[in-house]
Amino acid sequence: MTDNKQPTIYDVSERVGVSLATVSRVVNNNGKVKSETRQKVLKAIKELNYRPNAMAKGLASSKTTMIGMVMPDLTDLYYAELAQGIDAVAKIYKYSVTLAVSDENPEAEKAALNTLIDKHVDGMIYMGNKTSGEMLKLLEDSPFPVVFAGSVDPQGKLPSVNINYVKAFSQAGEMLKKSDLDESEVALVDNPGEGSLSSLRQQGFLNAVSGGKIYESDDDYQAGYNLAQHLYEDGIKAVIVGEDEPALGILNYMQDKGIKVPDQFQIISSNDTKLVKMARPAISSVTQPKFDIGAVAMRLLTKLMSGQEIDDSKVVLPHEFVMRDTTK
Amino acid sequence: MTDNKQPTIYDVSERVGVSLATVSRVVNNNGKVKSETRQKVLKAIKELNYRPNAMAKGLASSKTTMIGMVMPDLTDLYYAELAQGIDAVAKIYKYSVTLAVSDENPEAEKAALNTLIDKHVDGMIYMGNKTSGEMLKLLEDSPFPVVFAGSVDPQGKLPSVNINYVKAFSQAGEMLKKSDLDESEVALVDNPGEGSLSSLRQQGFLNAVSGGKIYESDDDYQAGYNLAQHLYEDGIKAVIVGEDEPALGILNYMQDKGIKVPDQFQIISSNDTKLVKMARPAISSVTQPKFDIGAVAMRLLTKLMSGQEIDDSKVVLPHEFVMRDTTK
DNA sequence: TTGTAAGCGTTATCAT
DNA sequence: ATGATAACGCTTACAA
Repeated sequence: MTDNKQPTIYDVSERVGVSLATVSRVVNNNGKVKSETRQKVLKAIKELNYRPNAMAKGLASSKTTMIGMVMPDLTDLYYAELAQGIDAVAKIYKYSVTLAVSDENPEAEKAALNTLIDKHVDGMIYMGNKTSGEMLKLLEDSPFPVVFAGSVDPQGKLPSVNINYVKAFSQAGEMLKKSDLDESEVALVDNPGEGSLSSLRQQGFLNAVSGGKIYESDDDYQAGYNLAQHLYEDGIKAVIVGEDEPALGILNYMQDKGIKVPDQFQIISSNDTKLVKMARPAISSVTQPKFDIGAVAMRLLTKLMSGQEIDDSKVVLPHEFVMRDTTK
Repeated sequence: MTDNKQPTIYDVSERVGVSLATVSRVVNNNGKVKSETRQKVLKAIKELNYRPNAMAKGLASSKTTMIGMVMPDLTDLYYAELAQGIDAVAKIYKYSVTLAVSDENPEAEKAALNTLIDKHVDGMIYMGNKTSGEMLKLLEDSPFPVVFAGSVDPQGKLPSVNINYVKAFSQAGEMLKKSDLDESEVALVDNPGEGSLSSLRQQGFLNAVSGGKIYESDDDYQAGYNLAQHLYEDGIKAVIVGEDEPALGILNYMQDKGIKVPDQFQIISSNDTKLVKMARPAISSVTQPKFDIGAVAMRLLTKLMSGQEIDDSKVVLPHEFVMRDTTK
């Protein structure tokens, strides 16, 4: 840690003998500057190791080249993979990203939004699927564009990037029905909450398995593990699970109890994170282009931030399935 | 997205009929203000919904209340858990965190540092264990304080928060020796690279198992899986692994090949992330207070940022062990 | 092509 | 206890 004061644009202009405006022009590559003076300025910049002060720039131009990224949980691999896509595209467009962990908690989300407003970020990517009505309203009224990534806006007003959850869960249901199970033996395990993601999943599931049961589970491993006993006792023979951690919990319960997977119990999960690939037996899953969801969302946001009009602001990316060893 | 211009401190002062200075005083709670006028100002602030512009504030005060967090990989649960601790303490002290994903890549790290310098963050937390000498130098010369979290500075100049890796790996070695293995049957699997974290681990391991072998493996699952075959062919019967993903890879290889764990092969991992708890058999591991490492690092940073002198800037937190089902 | 100067929204130093 | 006013470092009309 050293304390030499950074040189300013003024130092550069003085050294070269031109005005501030000229230096600004070459730094930002706009306006006409004679090639010769440009060279001189560039040289001075290098010599002084001048770097524009982002705050001053922001104040003057009201652009910060920062975006906010609200994320429910840093250790949720689904969101982490989305974030990788977001980060990659942000890098390309030179945006830096301010992280706001929300814990899916309405108060924390509001606080995060307020901070981002105060910091004058140019836009934000929102991830989360338990969005309160109040939050939704705040997001709509935000002073900068907001894009939902891997998260659905129940009112459909905000731009978003997702897969077709209804279709995915319907297909998953069909797959399970093939193995000669009674519909009452097939269940959907999903997280509770008002989030409409979960309602889309349910809708898709019931399209295919109208007589299927629906169980609620929190998003964590232990919740799945605990629920598994009830599942088994209720005579369920196959489940589609909305999140990978509870899917793993269910799998491990079955294994710990000596129940054979997939012979006696089948599982399809839906996020296809590292977790399900590393499980033994490896868990079958819907596959989502997670990196791309994040990347496309960020790309969309850059367009919005530059004031471009968007033709279709609800983008739906294709999903697939990988059947591994928890299905017959 | 709405576009009403935010009210400024000027609007507030005008409405109340006081000067800018007075408003600034009540907003920042410093300087003397008559209780009566303070109330009036507060009222106007509420009515106008005034919020200080962080950029202007930053420009004027040269404090941004932002910190940078450089992180090698968003999907590495070890760093994600450190980040949780960092984030939690940052929230308490009202810092917002700018995320910089480094991919353990020297160029990306340099770029990240430069961005953070341009943005004038007040400090930064650095995570990463393949830090180049050049980067180290840049970090030392940075205009703001830097704290290493779960990452060691080979030159020991920068503040850091860690566990005692030498001791931990030495103890792990002792534990494995107890089960009547020849030293040549015990190995350390660690990632390559100049990072000194890995050299501390090796040092600890060799303290306990002087005749032990050392294998190099990348940090990912597949690398561990691939290495496992060699391990087995070489007659290794027990390993200590530097990262959880390769540990899981090794475990799964053994399982896929019908090699009994822990009877024929024992594994101790070292980060104790979700991954190893969810594995079957659950993997024995060193346990690190990951959240606390992040939290303490951030707390240390706040002290540094406020100019406090630090008595001991190399903090070492206690580690333990959880012996689960991959050790006898 | 280049320069001048008025902001941008705060903080902070002096006065009063 | 409060007010003027000069920074902070840059962008951006408007002039020249």
